[in-house]
Amino acid sequence: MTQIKHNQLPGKTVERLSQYRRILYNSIREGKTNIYSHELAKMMNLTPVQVRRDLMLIGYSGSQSKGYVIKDLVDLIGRIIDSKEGQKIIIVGMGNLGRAITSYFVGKREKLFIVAAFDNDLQKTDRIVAGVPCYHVNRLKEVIEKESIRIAVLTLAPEATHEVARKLLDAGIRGILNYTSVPLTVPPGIYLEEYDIVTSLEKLAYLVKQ
Amino acid sequence: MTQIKHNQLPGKTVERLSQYRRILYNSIREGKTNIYSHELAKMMNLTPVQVRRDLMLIGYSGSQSKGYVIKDLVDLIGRIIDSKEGQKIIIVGMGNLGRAITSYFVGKREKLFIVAAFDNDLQKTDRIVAGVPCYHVNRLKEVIEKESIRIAVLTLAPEATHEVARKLLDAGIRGILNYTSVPLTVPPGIYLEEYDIVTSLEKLAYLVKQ
DNA sequence: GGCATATTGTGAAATTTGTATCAACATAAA
DNA sequence: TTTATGTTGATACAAATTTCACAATATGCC
Ligand SMILES: NC(=O)c1ccc[n+]([C@@H]2O[C@H](COP(=O)([O-])OP(=O)(O)OC[C@H]3O[C@@H](n4cnc5c(N)ncnc54)[C@H](O)[C@@H]3O)[C@@H](O)[C@H]2O)c1
Ligand SMILES: NC(=O)c1ccc[n+]([C@@H]2O[C@H](COP(=O)([O-])OP(=O)(O)OC[C@H]3O[C@@H](n4cnc5c(N)ncnc54)[C@H](O)[C@@H]3O)[C@@H](O)[C@H]2O)c1
Repeated sequence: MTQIKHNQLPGKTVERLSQYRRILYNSIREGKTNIYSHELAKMMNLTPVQVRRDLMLIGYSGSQSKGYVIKDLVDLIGRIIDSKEGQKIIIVGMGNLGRAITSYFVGKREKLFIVAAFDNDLQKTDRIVAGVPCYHVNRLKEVIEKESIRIAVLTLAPEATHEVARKLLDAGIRGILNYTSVPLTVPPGIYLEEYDIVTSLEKLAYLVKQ
Repeated sequence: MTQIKHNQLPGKTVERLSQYRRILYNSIREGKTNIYSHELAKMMNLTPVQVRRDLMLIGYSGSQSKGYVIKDLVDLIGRIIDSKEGQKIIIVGMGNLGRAITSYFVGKREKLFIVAAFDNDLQKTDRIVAGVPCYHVNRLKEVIEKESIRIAVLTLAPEATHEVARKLLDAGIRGILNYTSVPLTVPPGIYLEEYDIVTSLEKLAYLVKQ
């Protein structure tokens, strides 16, 4: 009778749920129907306890004999992470990284759609790039509002980052994934994820050095 | 008299040190010589206390009147993160992502060098790609050993991930940055960082949905 | 000088995140 | 039926990380 309460899941748990699902998709493809916490844990470099704890938080129960039913678990994770209608995403900056991400991502998830890209280079605008229509940045607000887009990925030249971020928020974007080397600050209620490969490499270099 | 002990810095602190330095480079470029904890904090979406705590951990002291001396701080972070001789890095998989990362990274840091890339596509091997020599993967061990390389970035097609990872470890790689969608497991003493854009986007989608 | 203000450095508390342990239960074999 | 084995779910515990609170101190202004 445990109530499913996924209102305030820990951030780390949300990330792991996404990764559980990625692995479970593969398991389904291999014909598996059930999985034990220790199997999932091994594939993710975690302890079985942590897996069970995450699943407990989302209110999913397995059986002692068969473990977890993969299909049900995938569905539940979907109900927690995905929104029913799906979420639309835009890419801003269709250079090397923007194109790599777009072509990698397209069709990857049922409920996440990259619906448009933007650039200020006329060579790239008003055509299909990496499978997605690419508009001129001065049409950001127009497209975002018309399509009710709430998530944006920033892969543009660093100089314009702040200005573009401001315009995105103004147009109604609620979540930003920032890959530029310029850190952003966003008001409360807006979600921001940042990632820089240099940080990852410097961390590795520090660890390896020890 | 506080002893500088940067033997076992928290992982999160190491990441932030890298980011502090990135910001401080910009501040230097803008002509700033000193900075207060609250200024640095604002630029990184942190609290001033956290900044001071991190700097305390690396044994750096500022002054109440002028804050921190940017140049000194950058130098100290360098002494902690960088190794004196520098670290060599290889890229395995010179597709869209591999090339984007390589051309972005080359020349970015004084003490980190992407010295080689590898692929199994004969169209890409035995030539310079994105400014770096690209070899056939069957020469991994040879090059890694000859050049004493300890860090590898994985941007190859997912199928070959496990096999390549095994070969990397066999050849002496100590740190892996894995961008493929296949999670890895590594033995103790080997450092692993993984990143997947899908996880970041799904986390954002979850947050935005709330 | 004396006072108001601003900043750093840090012990201690709070929070977040991960781990160990174990009762309860299901299964299969003796 | 009884026992051995293995798994889940949950509570208690531990570790990592962040935040609070405030002493100490430098500066500028009256
Ligand atoms: N986070 C990471 O790990 C990582 C890795 C590589 C690159 N990067 C960053 O990602 C960004 C893009 O890198 P890249 O290698 O693709 O560079 P790139 O030069 O290939 O692409 C930049 C693109 O942005 C476009 N652009 C410039 N100004 C714009 C504006 N005002 N509005 C819209 N588009 C604009 C350019 O026309 C170009 O197409 C850079 O900021 C770079 O620092 C991050
Ligand atoms: N982490 C992320 O955010 C992210 C984003 C995009 C792509 N990816 C992943 O990165 C990888 C590369 O993506 P991409 O878009 O560049 O794909 P891509 O197809 O453009 O590049 C893959 C490259 O790997 C090479 N390759 C294949 N087998 C190899 C082997 N055994 N040894 C060496 N090289 C080999 C191919 O020749 C090709 O050049 C994929 O695994 C993809 O899933 C991750």
